[in-house]
Amino acid sequence: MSSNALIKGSLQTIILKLLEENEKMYGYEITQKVKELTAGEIKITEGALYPALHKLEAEGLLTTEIQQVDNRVRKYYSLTKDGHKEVSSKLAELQSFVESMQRIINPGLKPEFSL
Amino acid sequence: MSSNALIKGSLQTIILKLLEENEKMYGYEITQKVKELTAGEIKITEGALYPALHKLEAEGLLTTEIQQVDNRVRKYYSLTKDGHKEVSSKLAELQSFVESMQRIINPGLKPEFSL
DNA sequence: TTATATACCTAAGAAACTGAGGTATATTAT
DNA sequence: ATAATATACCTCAGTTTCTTAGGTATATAA
Repeated sequence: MSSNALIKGSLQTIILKLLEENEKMYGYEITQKVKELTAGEIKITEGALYPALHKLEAEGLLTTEIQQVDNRVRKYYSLTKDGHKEVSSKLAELQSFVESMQRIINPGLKPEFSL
Repeated sequence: MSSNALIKGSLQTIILKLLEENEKMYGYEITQKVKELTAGEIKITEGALYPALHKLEAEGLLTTEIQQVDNRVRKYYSLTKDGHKEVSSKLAELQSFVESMQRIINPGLKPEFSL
């Protein structure tokens, strides 16, 4: 899976946001959810996703829980307390970034119409 | 200068868009313009900017023109014909990406309110 | 039985940064 | 005078984050 060159750096934010809404998710589920939400526009590669999940876990933002489903192993991820805090912070950062990009890309835009 | 981890991949788009509006600009001017437009939110590092400009020039999207101003050298960049075409393409890509991010981050948002 | 879907993972290489450094002139502050 | 800041270009080592391609394994559909 692959798609947009702009995702760089926002994958963590995507993961955290989805986990804030869904309580717990496993890796494969995240790739499918993103594909579904974006109508196939953003496709997260597994080579990007799994290292990102492992990193977030190592940073103490996520915890894991393994489940057996039909003889297949699923590794569920969920937010820790620190993880919950980080979501707001990352979302604010993204919001701020998008607004800044708006000012560059669409200089005539009125503030009340900005994101 | 430094700031946001999300700029990755959008620096080229920023450069191309600014040059579409300003006919010709030099490197330092671009860093100042971005800082001004984003109220200091996005600060482009020179270590990122100059290699990006050189790459865009190597790809034939920009041309350069050197000027002397008060014994100081300025290297002005402007869009080539290919560069002009690439702006629309990059902007469309960015727009599409931002919309996709909206659907992930703000799942309840109505389509008519999306970016 | 072969391909696709589900489900995890790693690892080499590429790409785009950061951060720190270098060179040089002009201006402003001490 | 001199030091610091602003202007103006640049490079390069190292880091992060991705892509691409592989590997393992089970379940299901063709």
